[in-house]
Amino acid sequence: MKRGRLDAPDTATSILDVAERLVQVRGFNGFSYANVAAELKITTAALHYHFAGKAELGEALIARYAARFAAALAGVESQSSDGLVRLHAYAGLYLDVLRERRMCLCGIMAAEYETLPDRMKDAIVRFFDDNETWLTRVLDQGREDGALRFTGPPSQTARTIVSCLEGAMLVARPYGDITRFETAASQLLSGLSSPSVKGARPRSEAKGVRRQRVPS
Amino acid sequence: MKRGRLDAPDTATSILDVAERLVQVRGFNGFSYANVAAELKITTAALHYHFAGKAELGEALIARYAARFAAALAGVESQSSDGLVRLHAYAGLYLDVLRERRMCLCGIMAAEYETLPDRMKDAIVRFFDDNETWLTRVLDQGREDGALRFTGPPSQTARTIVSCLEGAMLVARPYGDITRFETAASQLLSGLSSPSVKGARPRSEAKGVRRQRVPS
DNA sequence: GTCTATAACGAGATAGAC
DNA sequence: GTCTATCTCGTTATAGAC
Repeated sequence: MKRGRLDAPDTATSILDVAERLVQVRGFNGFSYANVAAELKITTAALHYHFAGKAELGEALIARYAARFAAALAGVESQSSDGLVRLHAYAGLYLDVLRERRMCLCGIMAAEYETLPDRMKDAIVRFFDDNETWLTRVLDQGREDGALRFTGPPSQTARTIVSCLEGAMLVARPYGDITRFETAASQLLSGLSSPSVKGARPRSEAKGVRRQRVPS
Repeated sequence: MKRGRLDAPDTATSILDVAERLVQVRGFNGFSYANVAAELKITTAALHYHFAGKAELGEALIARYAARFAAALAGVESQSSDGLVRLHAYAGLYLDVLRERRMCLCGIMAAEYETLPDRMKDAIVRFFDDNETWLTRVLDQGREDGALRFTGPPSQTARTIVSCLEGAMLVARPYGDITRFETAASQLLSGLSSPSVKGARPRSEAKGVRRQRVPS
């Protein structure tokens, strides 16, 4: 996104890259313009040229993250029509983030929600809404297909999936142990697998889940 | 705790009360000594008398929160020997926190983990460890009793429960909607109920769960 | 676009009087 | 125990030169 020839990233993109990582690791209230500027070896004044204030930078971060996530969801959908495979691929998106020792950008901001500017608040809720909308569709179709089994409205299960995956990331990070996330995700999704509910694989990767990489 | 006659709270306790709420709503990096002092109408210098620095205050907050939680767990265990009832009561502890529009103290600090002093980091991991230890015992016994059904090691399911409940709180708060938490918790626990796995109640409160109140 | 310089503020902390 | 006064530092932000 926004590259000159030879793939040299422009300044605005570099700023977003650095700020994104800082937020995902330290939180929105845990980083400063000075941190970003130091890493890029520019001044904070230059930062203000590209992003008027921290609020604007935050909005841009969420917008880019949400767009990238949406693209990844489309990719997941295009790679398999099997509901369970899609759900595992969805969990894989979270896992890819966790592998870089990061929290979901919107998950960590959800923790700081009360301290955020209004426009960032709105954008975060929209992110979760979009995820749940996508999941709802996948769940609904998966149950129609007979690939998934669950009771109640798909939107409700969608919310549960988002909540559990965000929580699994949140708790896994202090332990520095991604297997914590993996087992929680497997256990969660195994409860949705179709044919056998009782014999559903509680651990192990299950199936041949082609994980989808979030485009950087 | 730590009261004079007539139940007048001493200063240290009042500080902890105010700081606790501020952290649970705004995060550890989202509040300041000035915020606490203003609310108590004392100066920050007085705060420093009781708690040398923000790190020490943070440690005290976690210690008190963890102790209170441990007491609540003992209470849950004493009120029912049924595994499923105990698990619902456990989820009820989280719900009580969420009702006050707060996040779990250690959950919100988990999000800010990388920015915290080492001793706070350790205390947070210990909190999760203690919760998982307790849950592991309840799960193990519940399965022995035939009250619970799940596959794999109880410790793994314990981790999943903690993760999902923390995540359900995290996501429910931006929506200001506790039913989001309730449905996620119900769905999670219904998958552990013993006799019918397929007909397990997906919504509704299920059973007569006497919720356990965390002593203030 | 990026810099220097600086303003304006808030946060965490300490000394010493009362 | 609590205060006033003060200090130092970091953070966000702006003006204006290059």
